[in-house]
Amino acid sequence: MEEQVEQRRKKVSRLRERGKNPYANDFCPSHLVSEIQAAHQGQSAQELEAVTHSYRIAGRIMALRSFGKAAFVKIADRSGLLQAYLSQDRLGEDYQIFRECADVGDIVGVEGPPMRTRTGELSLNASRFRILTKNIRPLPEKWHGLADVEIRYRQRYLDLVANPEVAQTFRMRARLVAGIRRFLDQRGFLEVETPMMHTLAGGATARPFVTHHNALDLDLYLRVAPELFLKRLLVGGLERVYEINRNFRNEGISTQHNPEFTMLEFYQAYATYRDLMELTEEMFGLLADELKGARRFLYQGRELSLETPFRRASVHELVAEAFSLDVAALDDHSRLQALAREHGISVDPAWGPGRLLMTLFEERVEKTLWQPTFVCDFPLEVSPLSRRKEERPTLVDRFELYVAGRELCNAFSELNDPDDQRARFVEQMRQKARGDEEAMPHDEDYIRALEVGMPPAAGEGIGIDRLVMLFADAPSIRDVILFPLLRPES
RNA sequence: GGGUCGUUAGCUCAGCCGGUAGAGCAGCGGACUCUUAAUCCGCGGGCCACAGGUUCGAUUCCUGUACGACCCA
Repeated sequence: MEEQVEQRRKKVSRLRERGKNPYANDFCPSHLVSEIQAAHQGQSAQELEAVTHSYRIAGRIMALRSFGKAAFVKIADRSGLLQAYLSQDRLGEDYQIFRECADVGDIVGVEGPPMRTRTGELSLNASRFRILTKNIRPLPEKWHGLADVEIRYRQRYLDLVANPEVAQTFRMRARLVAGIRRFLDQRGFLEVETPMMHTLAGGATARPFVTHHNALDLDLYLRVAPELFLKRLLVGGLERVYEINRNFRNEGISTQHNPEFTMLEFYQAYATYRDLMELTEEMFGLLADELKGARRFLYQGRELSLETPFRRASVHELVAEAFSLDVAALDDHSRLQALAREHGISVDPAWGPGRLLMTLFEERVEKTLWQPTFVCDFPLEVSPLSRRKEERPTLVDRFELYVAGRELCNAFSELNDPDDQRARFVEQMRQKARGDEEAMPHDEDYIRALEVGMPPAAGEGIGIDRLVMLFADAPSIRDVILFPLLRPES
């Protein structure tokens, strides 16, 4: 290690001695390598000999094969990989610099006309060669790439250099987010930004991170959800709003959880949760068309179909099915407790039937839902911000969409009755007092906003990281987050 | 939080029943003007994650710690 760095530092000095800046910034590439490839695709060696104009490309040397007085280097820029042929005849002094100072990993500039080698590979026949940025720390080896997951996450720059498919994943992520923005913008939604630092961590049942503002001497929470702010904007008349940004939840780390993650939340006035099912189907279908070119594709070796309509089923139906019970049995509190006990599922005796039901759902149903499924009609008990079902007020107009055994979306018709909302907050505070650290705080300003009048509306949250996982065929959320949270080294 | 597995050269990995460290690539020196993992000759490179224990002797066995992966809660 030290030895190799030393060798390369010597080359840095050698460059300086020869009057070359090892960290120059005065080379301007004229083309991306993909543009050169597109322009000369299919042209023969003879046809290329007639091409007199030169290209300038810049990028990192990914491979180097030297024959003494000539050499081939593979140069990678953001668009791809192109070979350059370097020969002493054509390059003169630049060739000496190359020979004495260049290594795999250096960022270089090459100028020259296109040619085809004897084996038919499109290359630049270099008339100039410069080292623009000297690499002094050797890159991972070229054909196994970088495999150590810990280094891949901690030193993502190495991962991106060594494993080209990683950049593809993040390009797809960017296209997905752009596609969502386009979809919502076209439908009259306004993109907004609401606070990340909250005095009350509301909008979701989750433990927050705490921080402190010195000048105000005020503890603040990193937001667990933007929900209550976005709905205040409905009160203000914006009617259709969305936000794509980070949420922070102080919980464990897993293949599906990163403490900071990206969420889309959108709210539409005069819509119900049923309208959002259709909107979601349409959005996912269009994203699949654009990103995968098909509505059916493989995720982790198993087919996933985003053909519409997605399956719809109520929590009660699914739980009853999983435990081979009659739906009616699920309203019996003691029956639910017994069921949990029988199946070795630990529950808190203080929990009501709704919470018990959802625990049974999480334990036995969630991971079985591979194809997209709208799970509908949640218990009111676990839905402090959702509108009651008119015909059955212990349930709410809410769904979660499950895909590949994971929760991807959560949506509901919004509760806009301020008195009901106040009662729900009071209940949440009761649970908090009993030790439930995830319970939602009472937000009196939000009540005040509802008293001004929030139009009837529906809202939805979509976990962007998890959605990217599906389209990128990634098994872990860390594969779709550039810098996932890890414990510090040493 | 619990369980399982992993950590050996810059990278990817071997290393058997405990006897003091290996390969390929990368690096260095040399040959080579059309290679595709170029080839050929030669050379250097190790706190075997860390700390203890057992042993005449530990990369190897045991315990603990750190970090990571996967599974479970």
